[in-house]
Amino acid sequence: MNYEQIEIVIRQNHPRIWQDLLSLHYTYKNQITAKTAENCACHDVHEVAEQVAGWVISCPEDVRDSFSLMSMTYDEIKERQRITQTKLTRKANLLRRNFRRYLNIRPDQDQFQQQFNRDKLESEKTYIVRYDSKSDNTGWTAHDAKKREQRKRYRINHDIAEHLDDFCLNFLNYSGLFLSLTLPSEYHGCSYEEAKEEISRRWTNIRRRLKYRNILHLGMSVIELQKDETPHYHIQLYINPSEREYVESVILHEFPNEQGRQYNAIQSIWDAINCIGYCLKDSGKTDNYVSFIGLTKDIKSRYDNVYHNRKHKDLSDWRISKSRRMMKKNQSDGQILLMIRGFSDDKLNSLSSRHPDMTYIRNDIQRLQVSYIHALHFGVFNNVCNSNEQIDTRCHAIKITAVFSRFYTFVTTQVYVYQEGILPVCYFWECEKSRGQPPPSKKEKA
DNA sequence: TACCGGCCGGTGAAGACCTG
DNA sequence: CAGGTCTTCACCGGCCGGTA
Repeated sequence: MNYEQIEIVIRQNHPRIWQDLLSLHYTYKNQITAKTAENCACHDVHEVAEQVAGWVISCPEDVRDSFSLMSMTYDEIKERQRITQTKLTRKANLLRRNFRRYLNIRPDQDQFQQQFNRDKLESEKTYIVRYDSKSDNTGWTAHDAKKREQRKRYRINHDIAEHLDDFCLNFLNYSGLFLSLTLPSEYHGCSYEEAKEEISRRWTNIRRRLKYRNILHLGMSVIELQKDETPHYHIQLYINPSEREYVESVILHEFPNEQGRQYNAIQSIWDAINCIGYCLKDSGKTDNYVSFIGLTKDIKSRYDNVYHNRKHKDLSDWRISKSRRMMKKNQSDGQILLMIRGFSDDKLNSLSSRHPDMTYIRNDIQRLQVSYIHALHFGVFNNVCNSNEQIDTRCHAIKITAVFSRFYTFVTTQVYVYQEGILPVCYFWECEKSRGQPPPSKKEKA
């Protein structure tokens, strides 16, 4: 059944609604009709018309008022934007999303939206920012630029997530949880904003309660849309194993609907790389938000700036160049996060400064790692293993080798990359890179 | 008093659009 | 092969009031 069949009835019985519906695109009108006929399982024209009218009345005001905006094609909307100097694309997309949610149709069934997206893509692909030198029709397009930006963002997220994983497992000895949090089914028919607000409120409450108890938790959270465009969370959370029970109880308290499928909702992380990849697979789409838990708010730009050797607020040039060299090795290394002061918890950040706060440091291995950071950063081993001896000495002093012989062989090769003057006596090491000015290049003159 | 949680303002991130 | 501007969104921390 399609709209034309019932239009006459609606026009006669509900002229007001008929007028409202005038501006709605015909594919939508047909979809409303088809959906309604299917739901009430009848083929009587009058009956269906009444149902459709009822549905329109039950629609929230803002959706009903925006039928015309929803129904504009991409070209029309561009024209409108040009005239009114406002940005409407996103607004229209959001309206259509809510409309789909009320009507309970999937985005891939929404032909109008699909066409809109295709038009937009086409427009981006044909806008050439810079032409090829050889040909007139090809070049660097707006679409290429957008893709590139997305790849860059993906890379940053992925790198930070790997470093964070390394830090939590190997430095803090925390264990990883993988959470998938969904809303109960009654939220699948409300507006997108409502669902979003609800799920984010619950998650905020969880974090606040953990914070209130001073439970350090780090990780990455990703908001994704389900098939029916209800948001849900994928979260990698790293916590102290001894607090796991409490954390789980808090989570289940906020998301009681996950009680039944508890073993799906909360899993241990075995393969972090896979897990990160899974979380980030859709990160290019709109309304996918990736954020890091327990890291500074500006961690993304911080990381990017350091990676490209640019200044960033409180980071000294020294720190930046050191961290950058660590990043260039392309392996997950949680100490990078310490070096760029990337944690929102100052106690962790202070580990890379001269007077570290040892709150989270429990064993000698961790103290050793802090020493190692100091060796990289200041060229000094602080003897944090045995504070009675109070030896802060430059690395190249020979007595260090004696005092720290327990682990010295372990770090020597690493230290040498940045530090001169280590005596090779008795210890195995090799020179990976020599410091020095590169020879002047000749081609500069030409 | 211990513990929550709603509200709000500031701020960084992301989206949208434009331009040779 | 970018880069600028403007707008909107999400999030965090702090304030504060409610409740056992």
